[in-house]
Amino acid sequence: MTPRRTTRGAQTRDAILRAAADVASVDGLEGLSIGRLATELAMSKSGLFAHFGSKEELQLATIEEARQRYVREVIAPALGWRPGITRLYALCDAFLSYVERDVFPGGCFFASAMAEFDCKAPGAVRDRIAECQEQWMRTLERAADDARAIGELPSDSDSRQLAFELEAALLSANWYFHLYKDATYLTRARRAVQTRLSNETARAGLHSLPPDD
Amino acid sequence: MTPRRTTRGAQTRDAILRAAADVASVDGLEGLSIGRLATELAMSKSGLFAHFGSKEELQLATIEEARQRYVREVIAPALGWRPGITRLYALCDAFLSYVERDVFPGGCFFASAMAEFDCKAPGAVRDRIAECQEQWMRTLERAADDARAIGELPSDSDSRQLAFELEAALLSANWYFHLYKDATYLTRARRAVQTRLSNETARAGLHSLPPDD
DNA sequence: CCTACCGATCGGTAGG
DNA sequence: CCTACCGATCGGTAGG
Repeated sequence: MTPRRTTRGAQTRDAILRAAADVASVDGLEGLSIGRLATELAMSKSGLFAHFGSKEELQLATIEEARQRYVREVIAPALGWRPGITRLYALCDAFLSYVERDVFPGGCFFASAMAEFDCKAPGAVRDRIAECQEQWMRTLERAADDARAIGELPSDSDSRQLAFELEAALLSANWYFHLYKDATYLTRARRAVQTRLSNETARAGLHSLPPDD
Repeated sequence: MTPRRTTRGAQTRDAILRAAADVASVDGLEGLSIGRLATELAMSKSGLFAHFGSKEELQLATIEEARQRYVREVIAPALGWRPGITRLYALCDAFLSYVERDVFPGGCFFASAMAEFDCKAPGAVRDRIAECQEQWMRTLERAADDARAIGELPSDSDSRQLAFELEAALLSANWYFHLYKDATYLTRARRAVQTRLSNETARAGLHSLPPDD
């Protein structure tokens, strides 16, 4: 018994989800239509539908596909850098590169999904989007914590506040880059990140570290 | 001939547009459905439709209604403050107050619309959204220019960069406040704005912000 | 402003 | 994986 790594069905499923994630980044997870996806993939609507059983399951599977793409294209590369301020900077840079490289045709999948669901009624899809976004924020926050632990940021540095401000610049770059088709906004975000991190590290240089922390 | 200020038809139209702007802030301008709006307003679909002639015209009229609400609730109050750094701060504060007061049930209408249309094909609706957003950014930018002109910001201060960074904090506060139903994010944005403006004024050894209001 | 209707598309099902 | 179909809803129209 030598089971195939990926059955034919699983390959089809993956192809569906790659297309679904691309479509949803532009038209939203609600705008995803099973009929349209089926046409795009040259298969029948019910054949596609059978892989998921409901639109909500398709949406959840699409989020998981997008999450894996995000880990591969943004988080994993940045984790190649040593922990601390270098990695924090690398995470921001990797995000902006991911936007610039058009990893999703509709810009950052999770930015779009957060904007689509932030005011929607609770449900499995909304909850999952909130979790993914929280996970990314925690990744930024942990990088800031590491930087503080090794003295690259002041001991009274607020990692959550810093993560919020960095993520704000990244998200805005995503919207404006696409709305105005102008890469200047990516540069503005890079400058914002650099200035913010420089200010934070400069505080460490000015104040000597307290005797105990 | 003493024409009524508002005919009955115009009143109906206004009621439609108020409801449309509320719905669109949650479900998007594409998610706006004429049938659903008609049901909500207890009128027939075709009766409502006759006011606009096409869905696109309804969308454009809805944007104009939202724009007027935004001017009334955010821009006008802030313009009550004297030009310069005070007004720049007031604009940011007015935006966060507008989000906190739930002026639209789906958070900032233009944030939602920008996120919905940033990667869509060009068209009248997308163009109008881009114009409105640009107008708001210019409002922030002009306030920064004024501040620089009267020596409240350094002469080499980059107003567009400053406006981008302030707007980034405001937009992110809007998303996170609604996604996590947590007013802490409004506080984070206020702190980000204060820190950013303080840093900018401090660069030239200028006085920091006026005493807390 | 209404009723009545159009073709297209939606998510989902039956049966194979 | 398919064809064939369901009821509901979409934007829009005819006619009044």
